[in-house]
Amino acid sequence: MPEGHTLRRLADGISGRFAGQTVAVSSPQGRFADSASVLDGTRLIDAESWGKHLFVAFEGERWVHVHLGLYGTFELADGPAPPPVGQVRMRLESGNGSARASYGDLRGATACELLTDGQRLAVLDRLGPDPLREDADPGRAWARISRSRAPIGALLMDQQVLAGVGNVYRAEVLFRHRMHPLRPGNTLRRSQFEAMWADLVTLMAAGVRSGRIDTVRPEHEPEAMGRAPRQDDHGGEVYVYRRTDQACLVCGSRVRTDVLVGRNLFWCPRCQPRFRSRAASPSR
DNA sequence: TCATCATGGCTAA
DNA sequence: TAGCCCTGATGAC
Repeated sequence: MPEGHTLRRLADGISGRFAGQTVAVSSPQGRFADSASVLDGTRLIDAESWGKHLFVAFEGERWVHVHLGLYGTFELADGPAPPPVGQVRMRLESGNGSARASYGDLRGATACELLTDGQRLAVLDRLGPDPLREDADPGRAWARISRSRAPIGALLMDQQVLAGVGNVYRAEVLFRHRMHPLRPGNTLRRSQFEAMWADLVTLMAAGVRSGRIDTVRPEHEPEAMGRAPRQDDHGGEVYVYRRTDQACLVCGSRVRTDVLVGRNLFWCPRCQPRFRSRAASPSR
């Protein structure tokens, strides 16, 4: 269930279990079999994430590039690997069945492919800055946003503009900054973008630590408001994401939803008022 | 038990 | 814009 924080956790989990070790690589499902046989028995160097992309480095300048897509999973666990269940595209195993063994099973991924250094760089070339990376340059994202008439709600999801933000962080960061999702990128002030970027850095880093997406401020947490905690598949406390028709935690208005470039969008009509440019007619 | 939907994104058309 | 990847949670029967 992947936004950028999920991929960072995976990269850290893979590095922690396998970095520096000789690993068994297989493809019980078969679709990665040829590449797996090339990597099998070689040394895994480490793993890193950039946005929603995961790169696992092996000796010999080989990279496994993984993109989980909408419903891919990469399950990491300690102990000897059990018989594979379901369609396991790629399995990593270390420790050869010993007490210190670990394994990882990849299922349902959009991408699982073996890349050279150059091919990896070509993937990175298409990605904007990732708020979770210390080497990120938010100025690159601002250059795109400030020149675009596309809605900020679409730009935040565009991985070429900003890498790692998905539908949840998109909805939540717009709410926290009281910004309507359809506001054109080129009407934002730089200070507004910089505040949202800084917020994403903080929120996503918290997501890496906790493994879930929590975006509500302390005064809006369930205990503070005397309300039931959220119970669904990702479990985090949020303001608007998938809260259609429920009361806004801040103003009580009904949360609205719509579809923008094929994805569900959520916002509070009162907390995130429609942007009116100075050129707009006062009659509408 | 079955149908639907989802925190993505590529590709063909 | 639709299909696809082919998982897994959820809710309707």
